Amino acid sequence: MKWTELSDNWCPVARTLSVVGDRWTLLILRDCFLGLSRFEQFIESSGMTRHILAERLKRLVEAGILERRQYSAGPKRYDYVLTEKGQELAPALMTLKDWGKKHMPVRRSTNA
Amino acid sequence: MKWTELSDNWCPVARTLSVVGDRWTLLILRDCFLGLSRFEQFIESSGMTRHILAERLKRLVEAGILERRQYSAGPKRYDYVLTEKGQELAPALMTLKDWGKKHMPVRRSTNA
DNA sequence: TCCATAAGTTTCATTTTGGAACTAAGGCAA
DNA sequence: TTGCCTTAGTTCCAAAATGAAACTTATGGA
Repeated sequence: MKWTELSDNWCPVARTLSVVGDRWTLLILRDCFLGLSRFEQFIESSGMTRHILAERLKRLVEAGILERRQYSAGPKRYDYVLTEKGQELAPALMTLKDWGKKHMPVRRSTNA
Repeated sequence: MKWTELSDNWCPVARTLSVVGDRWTLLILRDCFLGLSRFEQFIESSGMTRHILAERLKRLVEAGILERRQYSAGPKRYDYVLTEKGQELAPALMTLKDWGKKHMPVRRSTNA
């Protein structure tokens, strides 16, 4: 079975994961909750490649979790902000944060 | 940057995702919370391939989230149960479930 | 003897990721 | 008006992960 077929699964957890359950996606949302909104900011903060970031942002917009917003009219530029639907993923990020703090101690400092 | 390098990230969300943030892993844990524990059960319930399941189970055991337990001495057989550490992922699964119920309506019935 | 169970492994084609360079559309300064 | 800067992407290609299906190992039972 392919991962993408999960969007029609009977289980709400599976359906959720079909949108945010692949590599990097939840990390982008973490950045959004930290106040970041621009392409270059996501790149710097998360360490993912531009390639993947562009693809993930497209999917998150299609899923109605982020909104693509023009923030500059001169050289047309766009950033990404959480929709209401996206905001409501906050509790999920919080639980993952709490678990990480408790069960995943830092082994070496990377300062980034 | 590679996904696996996230285990040393400053952010606890990122560190958590380095263990449970790839395809299928959280779905295995969902099954555990539903009371499943055997290889064939996970296969049937989740729809993932044996290949991937075997690899994920190995990683979850190494991470201390599941415990591999011999349940039959005749033909030696093993199953997998949540450790205390694994149990504590319950809140994360719950938040993902709640979000899915609210924001990911089922589009067609698959009965599985 | 032969089939069934159940936890894996192996093989190979397809898809996704990672890394790096490249493009587009202006802005700005000399 | 030339040329470099910024910023959001796209393109290319090699490497790694995934998907599908067959195969293995060890035993129990008809």
